[in-house]
Amino acid sequence: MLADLRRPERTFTIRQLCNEFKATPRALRFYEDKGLLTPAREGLNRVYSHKDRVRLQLILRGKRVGLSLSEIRELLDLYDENDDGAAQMARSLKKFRERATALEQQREDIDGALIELRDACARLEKRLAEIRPDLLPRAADYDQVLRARLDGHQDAALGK
Amino acid sequence: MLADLRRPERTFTIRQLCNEFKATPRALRFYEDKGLLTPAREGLNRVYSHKDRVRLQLILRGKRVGLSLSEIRELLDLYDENDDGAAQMARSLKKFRERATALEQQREDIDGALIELRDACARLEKRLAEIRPDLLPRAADYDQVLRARLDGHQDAALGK
DNA sequence: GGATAAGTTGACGTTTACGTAAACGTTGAC
DNA sequence: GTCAACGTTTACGTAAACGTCAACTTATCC
Repeated sequence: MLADLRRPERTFTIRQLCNEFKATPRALRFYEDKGLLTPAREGLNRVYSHKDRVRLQLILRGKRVGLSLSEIRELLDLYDENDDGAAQMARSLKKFRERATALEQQREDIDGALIELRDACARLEKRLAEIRPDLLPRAADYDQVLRARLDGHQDAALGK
Repeated sequence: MLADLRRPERTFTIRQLCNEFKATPRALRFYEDKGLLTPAREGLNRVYSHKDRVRLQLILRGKRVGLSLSEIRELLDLYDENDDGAAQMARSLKKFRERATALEQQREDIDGALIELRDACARLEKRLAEIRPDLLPRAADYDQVLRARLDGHQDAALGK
């Protein structure tokens, strides 16, 4: 009768949530500071409910798509005011669409930068081929970069 | 005989370069602090040579492709040591290639975020269409975003 | 009765690329 | 003579999202 970890009354410690979502205690406390989470207390210790867990999921999802914590907070607040349930959905939708167009813009900027880069690379390669072909960094060097990229940090673009 | 602004002896004031490249004096002085520029002095005033101008161009180009100032500095230092002329080109090339793959990674991250976003949007749109179709934000709202994006800030992605 | 583990609350440190005064000097126009 | 326009230095402020101590309490294991 103490079993069934899925029942809604189940609570979580800070570390349980951290392990589940690969976050740090510091981060969760930080989100709390910022008003994104408000777990209950048991003495001093934080006690996270299912609702808190859901909010954390939303927070992390928001981060993945590049929303700032304050933007995420606004959205979460909407869900709390539940001033209808539909009005907040409409505003969330709007926010998401804005973020989408912003990301599209970022992609274009990146594409522009890539064009400049490839252009510069092409020039350098050409000159080097003429002068010192032996110095041309080739596939071998590249593998190192790719391998380095495979472990550790896949946090390049958005919230690190 | 005082004419011909193109002759290499020509020098520039800080503001001339700022106007030409849409930078601020503060920025140029900052680059100097960081060792990216070392203009001559005429009394207190900075006097930029053609070489300085080229360096500034390289700095800004580096920024556009997302290099940090310290990375840019490394590259510029290479050109100064001119320990051959070819070796530095090889290293620049390597750096550029690394940056290119990093940018490609960023693009993938953005694409991933866009997928999540579009998914969330689709859900919201569906639910809203069922419940309160009148609240669906549509093309009209979108125009505002686009118009807002057209003036002022095209600084979304990289160095702002 | 420690040692260990996990929790807590401050509070300062980090990073990047400048912005923003403050306070002052120089030059040219009127 | 004085006001504007441009230049200078020094130095603190900013934003985001935590990391990293420090110093302490509480619970548990042996």
